[in-house]
Amino acid sequence: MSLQITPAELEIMKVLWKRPGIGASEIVNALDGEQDWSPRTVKTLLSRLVEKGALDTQADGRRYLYRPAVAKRDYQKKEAGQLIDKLFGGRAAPLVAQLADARGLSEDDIEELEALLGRLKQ
Amino acid sequence: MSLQITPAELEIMKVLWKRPGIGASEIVNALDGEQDWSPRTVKTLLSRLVEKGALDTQADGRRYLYRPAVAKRDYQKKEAGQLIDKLFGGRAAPLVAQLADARGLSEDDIEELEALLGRLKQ
DNA sequence: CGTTAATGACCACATCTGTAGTCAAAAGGT
DNA sequence: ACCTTTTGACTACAGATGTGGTCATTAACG
Repeated sequence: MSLQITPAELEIMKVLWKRPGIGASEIVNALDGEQDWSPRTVKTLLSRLVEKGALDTQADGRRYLYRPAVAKRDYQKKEAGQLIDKLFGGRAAPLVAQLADARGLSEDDIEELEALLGRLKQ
Repeated sequence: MSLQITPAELEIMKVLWKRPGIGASEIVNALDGEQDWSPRTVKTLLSRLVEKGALDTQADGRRYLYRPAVAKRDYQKKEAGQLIDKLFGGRAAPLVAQLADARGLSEDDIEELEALLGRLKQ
C-alpha cells in the first residue's frame, strides 16, 4: 500500500502524532491558529486518512477517536528516503551537504551529527 | 512564484540538468528506457514547465531548445529545506539521524560527512 | 419531551496532475 | 511541387487534492 499522505492531510497527522486518540472537535481546536480550515474540511481530511489506512478509529459513543496507524518516525524515514532517491541519487551525504549550504547547520547540529557519526562508526 | 515541479515534470528537469539546451525529440530519446511515455506526454510536460517558468526556451528554427531556469542545486536545496520544515521541525540533524536509520550510511558516506563537518567547524 | 448542536456519511466542485489525442504549419525527401 | 514527418498549440479526460456544503442521527440542554 502506498499510503500517500498529502500536505493538508499531514497537518492532521501532526496533531494526532502529538495527541493520539482525540476526536474531530479536539483536532479542529488544535488546528486553530495553525490552519484556517472549516471544521468540514477537517472532517473530510480525517475521512480520507481513515480510508487510506493512515488513521485508526475507535468508537467513543456517537463519535470516533482517531489515532495514527503510522508512526511519525516511520513516515519521516519514508519521506527522507524518497527525497534522496528522487533528487540525490540515493546518497545521503549530498543531501546533508545541501542542507548545510541551504540553511547553515548550527553549532549544536554539528555536534549532534558528529556524535551520531561516532556512534555509527562501530 | 512557487515554482511547483511535479514528479513527472522532475524527470524532464533531470534530463535537462544533464544536457541543457536540447530539443523535445532529444529529450524523448533520453527518456527512452527510463520512462514509458508517449512523445505527446513529454511535450505536454515541457509546455507546463515553460509555462511555470521552470524552463527557458530558445527558438531553433521551427522548434525550441529547452534549458532549466532553475539550477539543480537550488532546487535540491529548496526541496531539502521544505522537507525538514515540513517534517523535522526545521532541524537538519534529526533528518540525518533518520536517514542513517532508514538506509544505513555507508563507510564512504560517514567519511564524507565527517569531512564536511570538519570544514563547517571553522 | 422538544429543540438544538455536534457528528459522521455522502456529495460538490474547481484545480492540479498524469497521460495522451488532434491539428495546422513547416521542413525535408523525392 | 507533393507527401510525409516533426513540432508546437490546443484540447481531453480521469483521478487526486483542497475546500467546504447537505443531511440524517443522536446526544444533550432546558
